[in-house]
Amino acid sequence: MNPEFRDAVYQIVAAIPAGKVSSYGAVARQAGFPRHARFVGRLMSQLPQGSRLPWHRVLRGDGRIALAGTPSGEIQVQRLSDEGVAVLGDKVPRRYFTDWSHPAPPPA
DNA sequence: GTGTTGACATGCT
DNA sequence: AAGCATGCCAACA
Repeated sequence: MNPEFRDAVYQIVAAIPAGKVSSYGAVARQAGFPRHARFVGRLMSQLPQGSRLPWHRVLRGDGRIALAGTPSGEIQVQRLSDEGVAVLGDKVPRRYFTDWSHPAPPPA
């Protein structure tokens, strides 16, 4: 896998704040590889168990948990819940997505 | 070199 | 809103 791509993805995923989520496609876009959503997933699948990367904050574009129903998916749901993210069934509401087009959100 | 395989996305019905 | 079809592109066999 292209190391440039890999490192960029790690950076971006690491930058997702707790309590928020992003999508594979969005991460790929931010990394500069717009058509590589699947490879973001591949990288996540290759992450070592002890990795501190918040891979659980990365969902499908429609807000569904990628590996819903599998052990990893359950862990992901649990960790998201711990961070205050509402997981309804196997989906997360769009309002939890990090808005990258809104870099400087004005304070309320 | 060819065909299959995905932690995905988008458009159409 | 939910399902189905197509596109994507590096890794593998």
